[in-house]
Amino acid sequence: MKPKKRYSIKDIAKELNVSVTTVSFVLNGKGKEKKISTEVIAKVFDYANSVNYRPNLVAQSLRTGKTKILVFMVEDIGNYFFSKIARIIEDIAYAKGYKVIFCSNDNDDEKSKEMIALFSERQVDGFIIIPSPGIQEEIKILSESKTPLILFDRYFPEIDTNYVVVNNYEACYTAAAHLVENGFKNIAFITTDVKQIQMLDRLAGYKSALDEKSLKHTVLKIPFEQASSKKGKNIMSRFFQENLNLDSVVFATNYLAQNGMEMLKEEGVRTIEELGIVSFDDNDFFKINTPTITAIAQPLDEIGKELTRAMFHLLKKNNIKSSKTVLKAELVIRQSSMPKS
Amino acid sequence: MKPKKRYSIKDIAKELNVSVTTVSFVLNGKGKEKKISTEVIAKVFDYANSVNYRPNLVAQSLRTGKTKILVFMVEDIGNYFFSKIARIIEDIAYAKGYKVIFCSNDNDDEKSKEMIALFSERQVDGFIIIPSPGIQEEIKILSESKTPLILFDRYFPEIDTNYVVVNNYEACYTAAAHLVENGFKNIAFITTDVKQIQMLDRLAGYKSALDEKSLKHTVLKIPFEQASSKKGKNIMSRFFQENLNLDSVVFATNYLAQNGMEMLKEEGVRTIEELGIVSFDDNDFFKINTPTITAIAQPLDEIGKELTRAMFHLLKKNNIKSSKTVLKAELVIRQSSMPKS
DNA sequence: CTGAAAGCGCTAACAC
DNA sequence: GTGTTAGCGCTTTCAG
Repeated sequence: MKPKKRYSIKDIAKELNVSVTTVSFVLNGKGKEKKISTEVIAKVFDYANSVNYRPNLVAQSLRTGKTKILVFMVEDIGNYFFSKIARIIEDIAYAKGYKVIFCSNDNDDEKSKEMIALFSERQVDGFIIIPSPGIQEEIKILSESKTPLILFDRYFPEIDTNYVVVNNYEACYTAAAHLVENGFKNIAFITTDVKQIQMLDRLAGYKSALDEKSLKHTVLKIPFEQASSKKGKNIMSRFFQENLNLDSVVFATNYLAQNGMEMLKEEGVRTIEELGIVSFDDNDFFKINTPTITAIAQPLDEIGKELTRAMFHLLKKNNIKSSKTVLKAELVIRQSSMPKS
Repeated sequence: MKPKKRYSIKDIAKELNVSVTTVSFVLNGKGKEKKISTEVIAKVFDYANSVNYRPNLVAQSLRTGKTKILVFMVEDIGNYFFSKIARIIEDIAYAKGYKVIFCSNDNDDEKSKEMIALFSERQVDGFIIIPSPGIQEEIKILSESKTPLILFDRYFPEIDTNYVVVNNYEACYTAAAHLVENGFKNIAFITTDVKQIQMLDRLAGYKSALDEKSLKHTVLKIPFEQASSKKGKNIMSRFFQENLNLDSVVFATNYLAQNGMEMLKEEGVRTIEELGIVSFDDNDFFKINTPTITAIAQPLDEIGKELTRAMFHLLKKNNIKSSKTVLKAELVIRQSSMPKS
């Protein structure tokens, strides 16, 4: 069985002295349905196997207009949260015969637009997208073009699209309220300058919890591009120096938490141990760290399942609009948010 | 500019009263070369833009036989190491006009085979694969079929393929020697039961370092499927109970380190603080943890660059065989491997 | 300088 | 029951 040339449906037809139609029907399991004789069916299958026939899926896609490819566009596939979700989606999609192309847009509009265009050209069957701030127009066009589309992690309130998000407001409200309850009085909120709804909701949740007890807001907004960089650390370091009264902090994203804790560890203006800390997004190492780190855990499995459920629903029906899901993130309480002695 | 029907090259030709050939030439930038008049060129471009023409890449692929898609098959895209590499590869590939499909094989032969078959049908242009233990046959066939192929993280010594790996032997030798130097005498090596070369090399490196000082080997091999699970933790817990003399440990993979440290944290037979610890693969949180964790850091950027460099080399030339790269992993020394008081 | 036409591999309506 | 054939949208050779 040498892997010589690739056999096409035509080769098989010629070799077996039947028509390509017959071969196509048989290979697509429509032999019975089309009342093709049992011998022919067997003959075709046997020969196809013997030459190790593999259909050309590109040709099939061109003909059917379906590629069985889904796009999953995130901020950064190297990020803990996104890569975990990616894995969950991959497994479900593959089980249903779909492949997934992942891509990272860095929350950048140009990259997002370019990728949406590219993948449209490539005739992908559906999009799961974490939208960057300024791509309302492209999202609108995509969704009008009847391509299955689900936004994720954030959405555009002014556009009627499918989406799956978590309740960011409630999550951050709960986190801040938890710190308040544990006796913290000067609670910082470190976030980015991004004006997207998920960030605004998180900030609003924090503010609302503090307002209830008339506590003062102390908010630091770091430029998005610097949030994971040395520069971001410097900004945070200065912030803690200028606000020495702070006794605790809620980080609005996982990369801010990581960068912030790195800074605390390195610089020592303040220490991780003496501050009340809550991170957005859980991490495997939060339960290993000393102290263990309290985190707002997004429900990874649920998110993955809901995204794929909604996607396959759209893929089946042509019932493109309507599904809006808000899942609940859970506060996982660990040592870092306990009252400090 | 309504995003109505999608325009094809034919639509444009008809509308403009020129032939599809002309349109195709112009759109592919061969207008000048084919000496098409400037007016026609301008006319075609203008109209194409005005109707927002997008080529159908599937048709293009069918015709050219090239899909501009690369497959990157790893153990688990949700794993820190693989997702970081994925991001690096993605960026480089996209810059060169290639898309990347990531997939996870869980080091399972059946999944690997199925995916290789599927992606071959899909006519992808190249494969970067972390091979599971038993797919020599498929790898051989792929590489004979002249499809650009690069193995990664591990390889089959008996097959002549391109690969990019790190020097696992040396890395683990250095790690164990470092513990020896710091006065540790009873050094455990926790690994999996996988018999692939990367794991055997790591084990050999550990043994060799201990042999030099005539220290006793204490090796725990955990079944691969349980390495990240509760069961794996139980096995490790028992291991530490039965070997109370152990003063340090080298974990042979990142998930073993994670699971092991979780166990140490939860159970308290022994603590992370009192043991000398070295993990395979670095993690952002290792420098935040208390104590900070010593790790064998694989050179992510270099790996990504080398993988793509080799891949694009193959894609250009048809010079399929030859490149074998062994990169050096670096021991990042932190607190966890310091002499204990 | 531009156009006609073949054909990539497959599906499926229609014919016999 | 099985075969003929027209495309899917594009590239590219060859003709004029």
